[in-house]
Amino acid sequence: MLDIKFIRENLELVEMAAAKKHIAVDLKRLIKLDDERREITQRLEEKRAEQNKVSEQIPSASAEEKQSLIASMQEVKTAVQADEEALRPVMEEWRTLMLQVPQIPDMTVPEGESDEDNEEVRTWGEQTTFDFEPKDHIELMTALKMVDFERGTKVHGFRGYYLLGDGARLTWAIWNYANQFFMEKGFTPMIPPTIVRKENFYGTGHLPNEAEDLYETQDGDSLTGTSEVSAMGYYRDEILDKAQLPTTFLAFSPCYRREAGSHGKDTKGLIRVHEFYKLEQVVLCEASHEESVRWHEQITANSEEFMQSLGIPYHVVVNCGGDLGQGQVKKYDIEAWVPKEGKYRETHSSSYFHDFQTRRFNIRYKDEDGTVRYAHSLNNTAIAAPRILVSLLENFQQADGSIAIPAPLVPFFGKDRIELPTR
RNA sequence: GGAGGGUUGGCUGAGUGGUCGAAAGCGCUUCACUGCUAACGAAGUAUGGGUUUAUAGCCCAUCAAGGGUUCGAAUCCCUUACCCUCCGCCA
Repeated sequence: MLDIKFIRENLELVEMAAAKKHIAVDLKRLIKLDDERREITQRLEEKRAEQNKVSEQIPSASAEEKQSLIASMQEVKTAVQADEEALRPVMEEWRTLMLQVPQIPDMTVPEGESDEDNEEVRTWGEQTTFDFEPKDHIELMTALKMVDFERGTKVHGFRGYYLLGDGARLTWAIWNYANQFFMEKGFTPMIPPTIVRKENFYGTGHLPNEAEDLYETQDGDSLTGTSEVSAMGYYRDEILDKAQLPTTFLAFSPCYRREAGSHGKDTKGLIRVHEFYKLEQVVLCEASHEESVRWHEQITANSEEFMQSLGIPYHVVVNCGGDLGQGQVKKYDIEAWVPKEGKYRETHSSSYFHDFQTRRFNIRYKDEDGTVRYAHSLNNTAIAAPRILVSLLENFQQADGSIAIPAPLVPFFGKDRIELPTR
């Protein structure tokens, strides 16, 4: 959500932002509606002032005066009601349009339509080479009895899976390692709800435009596709002390995504599934662009450091305008090397929003001088599983079909190699 | 799932149709006082919007949220959310 005053004063900038993000929003219409809103509101407030003034006189007026005052106020009331009626449809459309207005992307965001146009900013590690024919994660995991896709689809349906044996154990090891790693960085661990009210999705910016991707309950709530939604909702409608900032959560939750519109993509394996688990870095910081940028680089670096500790080759891309979410100012994706596919696949997504989300959530803080400001918000994946298994297993596979476990995971996993179980 | 009772400012809590944006107390801020601290005393202490050079005034809104009744609603009615008590069910 942008401030309507800002939109009015920077209309060209907002138009450019929408164009860069390839988002269609009728800003002319919004301004026209806002003119109407202001005009009606002003009229309405004058009448209400009149009502309030006379209402103060009525109790002390004589019986005769009282009658005439009440009679005149009946007319004012009718006029007030007429204005209220007129305002209602204006506000409804005004709100709808306001929810469509995108956040202004940063100057450094490249032009482009889709993820095809994202630009590589750096790479880490060598693209893994093998002196044997490597297998993909599906073959590897199936052979090592780490996963069962057939029974997954039998029980869940399309994109269903079971993690089994070392597949489940390795996933737990990754969570536990990630927990330790990020807690050492000062993040507060959080296990948030995943069945949440719709307003939280409006808050993060997932609604109104991503409704198709949400699972709904029969009570009108939705399942979160990322713990960002419930972690951000935590401080909704609150005014924090500045001393509470920055607030950094490491939120762990299952994530539910309908993947509507991507039925043909990644139909096999663990890249794209309807439910998975993710540890997410969520940050609220003070309202300064510099702070936002500093934290953005920091939470990106955190995840890179984590990937480096695992030894997984990756690169970082800066997302182009067309691949940015409505509320995002700038976004980096970390993409891990997947040898069998011969390309990098997204494992992390790191973005900042300025006050786009906190305006919608009404999350503010009190500055030293008493000024109340909207905080800034950011988030980045810490680690998503089982997706991370794809690159992890494919990169560390051995000629004999076993998997070498990266050293930092060994204490959590309990052994340094995955081999075919004897039973 | 059934029955009943609640939701008021940072907190406790008064207020059942009219000078109520809201008593009182606590907390907090400032001032005064005191050798220092405490106590006592004085003043102040919400958020959003409009107007404005203005963090001065003035105006509008907000007593869980939304709608309604009324000239007028914290107060009456309806709906929703949440909290509490009892019964039922339950990991």
